[in-house]
Amino acid sequence: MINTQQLRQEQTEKAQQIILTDQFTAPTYIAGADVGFEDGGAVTRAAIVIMHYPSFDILEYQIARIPTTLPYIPGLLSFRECPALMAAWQLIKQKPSLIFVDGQGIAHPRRLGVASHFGLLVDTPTIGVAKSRLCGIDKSVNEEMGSKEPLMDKNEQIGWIYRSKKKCKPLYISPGHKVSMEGTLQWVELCMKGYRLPEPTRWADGIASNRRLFEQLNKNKL
DNA sequence: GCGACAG
DNA sequence: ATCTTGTCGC
Repeated sequence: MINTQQLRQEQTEKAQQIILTDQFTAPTYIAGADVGFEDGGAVTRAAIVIMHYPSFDILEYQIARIPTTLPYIPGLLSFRECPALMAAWQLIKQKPSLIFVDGQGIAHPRRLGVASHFGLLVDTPTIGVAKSRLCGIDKSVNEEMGSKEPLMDKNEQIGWIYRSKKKCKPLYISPGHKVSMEGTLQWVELCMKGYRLPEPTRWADGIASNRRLFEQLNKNKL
């Protein structure tokens, strides 16, 4: 039996520890982290990719597989994915100075999305890059690439709605841990290379999805 | 009470 | 998230 009440309470308390200031200098190594599932959801697979900035050369990537412990419950995603992310993190040899996590940062009902939660666990700056909205007012964004609107919730900014590419659904980015609201937008912009997703997230996404396409692309890039 | 709801 | 080929649109 899952005590969701208790988990929500735990998030509320941990959220108090999230730092929203840039506690790092220009990163040399940036990581992308994402999670996928196998066996109909029975196995959770986490992938972390380490890239050099600004060349975006892939230095290392690790994949961890562990049994899935919780079902997907909106708002409690971090409890489902962090165990696998931690497993992948322990396999990584080159620790990054900034991590792009697939999912929300503080743009969360209790201000502790998976990006914030994971950043807190590994004590590393993180940015949440989500492909859809969890909470906050879904304002429409200008069609032009690079356009953005503050993502507001309860009268405060919790992130940005960012048009990373024309004719594509906008991204919902938010500070995870130790990154400011401005730094969040800045780093995402610096990591864009013409695709909807910033490089770290794009590669972590491809590897976590286990696409042979990416496995092939890896050969060319490594 | 009703609708919304990261991956 | 995942099951999955071709296909319509820019």
